[in-house]
Amino acid sequence: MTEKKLTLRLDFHSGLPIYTQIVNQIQSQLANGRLKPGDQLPTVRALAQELRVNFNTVARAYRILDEARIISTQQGRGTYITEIPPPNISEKLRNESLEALTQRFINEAFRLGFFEKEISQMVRDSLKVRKEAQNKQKENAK
Amino acid sequence: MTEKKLTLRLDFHSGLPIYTQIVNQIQSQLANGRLKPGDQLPTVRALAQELRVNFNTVARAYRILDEARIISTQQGRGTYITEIPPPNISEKLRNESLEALTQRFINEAFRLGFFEKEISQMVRDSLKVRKEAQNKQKENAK
DNA sequence: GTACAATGATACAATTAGTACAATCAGGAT
DNA sequence: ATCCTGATTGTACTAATTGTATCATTGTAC
Repeated sequence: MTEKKLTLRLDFHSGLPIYTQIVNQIQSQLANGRLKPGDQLPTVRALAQELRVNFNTVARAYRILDEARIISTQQGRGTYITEIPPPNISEKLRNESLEALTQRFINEAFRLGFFEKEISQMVRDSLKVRKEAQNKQKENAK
Repeated sequence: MTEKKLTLRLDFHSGLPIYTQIVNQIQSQLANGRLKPGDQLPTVRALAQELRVNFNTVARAYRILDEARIISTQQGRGTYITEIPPPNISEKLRNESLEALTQRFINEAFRLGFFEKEISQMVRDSLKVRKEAQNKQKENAK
């Protein structure tokens, strides 16, 4: 029915545990609207098969999300996105989510052979460019 | 999966430490294409058994290669050749690749509702933590 | 014989997989 | 309706497989 395909892409060499990758990707799909409150997630077994992973690994990811009240897992029924979720996600969780995202980015950059200086410089530049673009938008809006 | 046989030939009388020989041979197999980025190496125990050597000796070799960013060892999962940009890609291309990665990261962070200050602060913190962890590793390695 | 580097032994931690179980629901038989 | 039965769901606990940390032993150079 309301079952989503939920196409996740795992990187088995990234250094991030699989269950963490699943948690992160579901969170971001919720953030960007690909998943909405009330949506049913695939069953632990279905998602596990699709990702070629043991279903307990998926169950672990679901448990973490459940404890964060982002999803609601119900034995014998299935797993659903919580109806009234992230507005009340705590500051701690919010911070952890950014931290995880940043870790992923930095690990990837190092894995690709970049150095600390290059990375921080590029982040500064990119943020600056983005900011300028926004300012320009505002000026035009006048 | 993509596990290679990785036939190494040790010389126990050469005077070169075993772990050094392992390091050298893996490096040269990477250089001549027998090993490619993304390949999974044998587990420390498997390779140790094959070479009739203690697995800590293999682990030591792996640690050296890991610190040199040639391989990536992941507790509970295995050891992989890191995916580095081909050495022949131009500086420009290299830069663009980091830029693209950074853009993705920043876009994602903004989508998740974080602000510029939070993002740059988190990047600084994460880089700092990583640096300190590495320094600690080096000290221990002495 | 002392010092130091190399190797080995042992115990540990993180991640993922295996197995058995419990809750829920759908369908039919009575 | 009520009860069974089987399928499907998530849960709990355990085992297996991985790399890590620490200290002991060995062997060689001085």
